[in-house]
Amino acid sequence: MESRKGLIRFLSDTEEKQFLSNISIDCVVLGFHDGHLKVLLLRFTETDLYALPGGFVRQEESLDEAAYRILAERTGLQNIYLRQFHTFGDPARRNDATHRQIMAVRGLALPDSHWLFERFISVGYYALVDFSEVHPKPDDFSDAADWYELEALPPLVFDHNQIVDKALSALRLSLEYAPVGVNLLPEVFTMADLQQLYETILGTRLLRTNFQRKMLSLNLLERVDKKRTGKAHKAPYLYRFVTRTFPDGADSSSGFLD
Amino acid sequence: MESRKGLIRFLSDTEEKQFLSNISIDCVVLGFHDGHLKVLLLRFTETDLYALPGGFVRQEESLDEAAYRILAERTGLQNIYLRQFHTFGDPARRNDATHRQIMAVRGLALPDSHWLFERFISVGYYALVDFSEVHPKPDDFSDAADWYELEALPPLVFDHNQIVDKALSALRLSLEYAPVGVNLLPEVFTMADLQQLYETILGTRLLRTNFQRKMLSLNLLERVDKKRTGKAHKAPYLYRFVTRTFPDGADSSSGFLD
DNA sequence: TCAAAAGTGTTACTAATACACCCATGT
DNA sequence: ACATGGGTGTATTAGTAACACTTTTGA
Repeated sequence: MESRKGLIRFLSDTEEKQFLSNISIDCVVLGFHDGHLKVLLLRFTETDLYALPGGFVRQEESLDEAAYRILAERTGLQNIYLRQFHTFGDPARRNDATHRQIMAVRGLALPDSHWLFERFISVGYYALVDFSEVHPKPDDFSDAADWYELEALPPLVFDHNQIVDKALSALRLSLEYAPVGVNLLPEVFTMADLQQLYETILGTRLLRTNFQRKMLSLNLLERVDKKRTGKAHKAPYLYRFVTRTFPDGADSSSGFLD
Repeated sequence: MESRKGLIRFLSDTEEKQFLSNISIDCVVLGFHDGHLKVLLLRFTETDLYALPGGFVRQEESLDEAAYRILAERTGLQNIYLRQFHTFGDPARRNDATHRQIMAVRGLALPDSHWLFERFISVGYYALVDFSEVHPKPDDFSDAADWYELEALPPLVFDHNQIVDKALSALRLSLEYAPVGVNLLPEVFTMADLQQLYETILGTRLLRTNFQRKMLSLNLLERVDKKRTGKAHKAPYLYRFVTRTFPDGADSSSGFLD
């Protein structure tokens, strides 16, 4: 979308309806860095309003396709593990003042009847990304796309803080039966990295020695090589997931349980 | 809704919009009887079209409220354990021919532009009910509301068979950390009843003796009294769940994990 | 008193936990 | 050589699985 012109076209409701009414998608993009889970937030241009990257569903695309497109359009991220986790439908979850503020900054005064002020149901997706590989870029609505620590998020617009909470719950649950590390860690990593990730997601401490055995017993990891860290101790092995699962385009119908 | 007149009002789109656009709700109502999981299906009047009880979301109600209202309106069921499990958004999930057939029977020829022929996202809820206590009644769209065995469902309209499959998956998962028996069994039941329920949901056989110990060790069950069955064997104890959990109105924000 | 189903006990095995010990490396 | 963190071994405990045994009931 090329800046202001694109913005206006996006918002027009005189031309043929391009989006489904009353439905939005919000993505909780999670990364892992420095022992912390991070969430990707957009800041709306010239405001102090932070939001999850979200958007609307085109007439011809599925929810999953929409989620991928929205994430790409709004952050530049592509080929990412995305999973639908919950749909948020509180009638009071949005407030118009926020939208007006966002638009006012761009010099756009929308009429009260504009579709943007209707009620929206939002389908929540969470995304897991390799923090080190990803370089989000803000779109025309935003002047910043940055990572924030999950434990210390700023207040977000609408019910986005709740959406993040729910996403984390879903992630914790999935940790029990899916190798989420594949998506949150670089191609190769140390056992300590993996353990730190698990501890962060679960919010508990784990015993180093037993964690190692447990992980290796799952036959998901393959030992690669020794790392020379230049640190004054034994260099750890590097590992890689053997099942390069969830490459992309994971249809939600092949969800958790199938 | 009182028969044809209500039907016409329901379908009118000239008066102020009563429902959110492009959004529907479908409920997979599960009961347990005779060692089988049953699904409640509606048959549309004078057709052989079977469907899950579903409907649309009013402007002012939340998704959860809508699900409860829809279930009550379409089947008479109230005060039921309902849980959102997935949102279905394939653009091809509906087909208009089905809708036209349903309407044609009632002598209603809707214009192509009617909102019923737009694309719909459907939020799936599953409900767990005590089969013995529940007496579903069909509404004005349907001439039958009956139970069908989960393993032998007739072909359903749209993607409703897939919705049922996904509901079952979600139920299986929840069995691991929630006492779903509370909702699917009568107030009191025998250990054999409970075991049969678990075996049916999980699709596996369990060892009677170990199942009993496991269940009792969870401290969820309270022994009530002996049943005099008149059978030629020891009468089983009756049990009751001590935590009468999930009475009703369970907000989805207090979902699985909170 | 016998068959059928409910309930308890016992043992073997497997997995989770906790911690002791050994290994490699750069200062 | 030793401090530091990585990796393995092992004892203890808890949990599962399998099956033998006892109890209650009506025919």
